[in-house]
Amino acid sequence: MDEKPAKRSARQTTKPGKRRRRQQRSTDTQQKILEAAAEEFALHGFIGTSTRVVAARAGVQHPALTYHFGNKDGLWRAMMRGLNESVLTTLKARLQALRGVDKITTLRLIMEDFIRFSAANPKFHRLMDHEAGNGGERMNWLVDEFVKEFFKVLVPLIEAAQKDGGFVAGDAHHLVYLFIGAATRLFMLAPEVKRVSGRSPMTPSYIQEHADLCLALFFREPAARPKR
Amino acid sequence: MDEKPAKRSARQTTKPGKRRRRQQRSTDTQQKILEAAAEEFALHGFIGTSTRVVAARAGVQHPALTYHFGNKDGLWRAMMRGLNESVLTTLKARLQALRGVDKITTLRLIMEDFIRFSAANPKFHRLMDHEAGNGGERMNWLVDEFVKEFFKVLVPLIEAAQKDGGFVAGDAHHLVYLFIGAATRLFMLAPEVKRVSGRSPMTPSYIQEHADLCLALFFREPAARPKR
DNA sequence: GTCTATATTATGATAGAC
DNA sequence: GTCTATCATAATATAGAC
Repeated sequence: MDEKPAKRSARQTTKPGKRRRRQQRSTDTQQKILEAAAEEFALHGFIGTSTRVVAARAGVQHPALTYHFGNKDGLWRAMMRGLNESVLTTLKARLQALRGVDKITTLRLIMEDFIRFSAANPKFHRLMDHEAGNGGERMNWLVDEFVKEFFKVLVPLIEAAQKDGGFVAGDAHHLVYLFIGAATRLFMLAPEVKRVSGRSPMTPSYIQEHADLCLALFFREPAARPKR
Repeated sequence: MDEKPAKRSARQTTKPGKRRRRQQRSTDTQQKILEAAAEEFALHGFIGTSTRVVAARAGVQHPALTYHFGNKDGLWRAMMRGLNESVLTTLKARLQALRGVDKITTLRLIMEDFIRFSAANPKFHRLMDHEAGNGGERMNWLVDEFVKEFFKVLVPLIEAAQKDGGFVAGDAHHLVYLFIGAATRLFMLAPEVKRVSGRSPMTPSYIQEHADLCLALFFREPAARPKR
């Protein structure tokens, strides 16, 4: 529900130079904690993650987490907010840069971006999945904060592409989930893929092959291919 | 590593009738525990799951888990072994029943079975995923025990279907992961899908639509469609 | 086979010195 | 802002009565 207030606000009485240094140190520490938290939460989910392990991984003392983020829930939210904002910002910048380009090409490029992002950040999808499967409070927050925004971009693009006949037919929401599943599972299960097939899916050539295959599944009559 | 020996062997000194009743009670209890364990492990992963919560969910006292399964790890393995064996048994029975049918039809039916199974048992995939993402000991056990068997069935079917030109081209292992991702994600994320799209993916009509869509993605030039 | 009781460790969170 | 020390709780696991 409500987030407990973390960390008192910066004191106005400190001298500017000193304050900046302190704030810098604080920011560095927070960043280290957030990165460690992302790894641990992605591996073990919210309940399975120990804040002490996160602290150790970040190289700080455990009370630092409480100091900076209030509690475990605040830490999780801060971490997820950071990831989500970075994803949405990148997505919107890309869309902005593609104004005027036809919808089907835009969609293809957005989807290819998504595949490359997923290869580089499998933990992002694992983080979402841990919550998305159980319908709890954190899932609702994620959906309202991020997932809906994502669909607001993709669904109209798909519907436009379908009108041109260049994209496989079907309910757009449904197709987004099909695509996400096809695009991300390989990377989310990278350790398993390696052991089963003897081949790591994280190499540039495999990623390229994967992007081509995924797009070929959904774009049925290839419109003008984007030059790379 | 090694599984601790759970539960002493049935005593030969007890009278037959009494022993059967006791064994029956034991089997019932074990079954309740295994079902509760599957739910909890699917929701929270191995580390995040509390054996006490499992016991409470099963309606037994916590020491019962130790008695029947040795420890948390033994419980997890017994549960996964049961699920995996049931899946493999069903798969092999299906294959047996389809002897003589052409490869492409067999593949289509196997894939459709898989989709329907996934809709009915999303927890199975969540259980696999919790382990498959981190390359630990439990993942290795799962891969060697089950996943490899599964691929041994699917890969040759796909390669045969590709020769006939009826299946999308590409590395067979790779395509299996694409298919699994596309087929299962919708059900694994059912609570999220519901909140995002307002529509539950678990209705018979949605499942049917999903099966048709998935198969249409991978079978490029439809061979003879199986009658349902 | 199932129960109560308990030993031991790990966890989330806080207090207070510096 | 970061440290040491500590509290209260929840976890896995076991001992032993019945």
